[in-house]
Amino acid sequence: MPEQDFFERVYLVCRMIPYGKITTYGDVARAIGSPGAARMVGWALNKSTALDPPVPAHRVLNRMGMLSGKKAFGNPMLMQELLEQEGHIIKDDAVVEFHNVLWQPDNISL
DNA sequence: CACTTGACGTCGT
DNA sequence: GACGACGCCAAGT
Repeated sequence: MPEQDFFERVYLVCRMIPYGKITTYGDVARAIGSPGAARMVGWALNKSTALDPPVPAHRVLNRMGMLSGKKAFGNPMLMQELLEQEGHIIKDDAVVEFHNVLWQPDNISL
């Protein structure tokens, strides 16, 4: 589906993230065919909080595994709570061994 | 209508 | 290897 909006693609990829796994903005941006547009991924996810069905934005972190957008969840602690709820360990606003649970988008039909 | 900012990442110094 | 600058695209001011 090449003619999907940038935001739509972001939402699509994010909804592909399996339970208990996380991905990065850069990987998502690269997966949708716009490498380097990681900022837009975050912008799209910010707007996605009020979407239906909701997008698991808490599973998307930056390259260093930090909870960069926790502020956008209304309650900054909500993102951490959600991640912990999925079995992740959060320390200093970052997922411990996040690289271990990192999930990268497979062949996405662009 | 032009400039700044924003859930980031990569390249150059 | 730390720090700075640019790029990405959209939205807010």
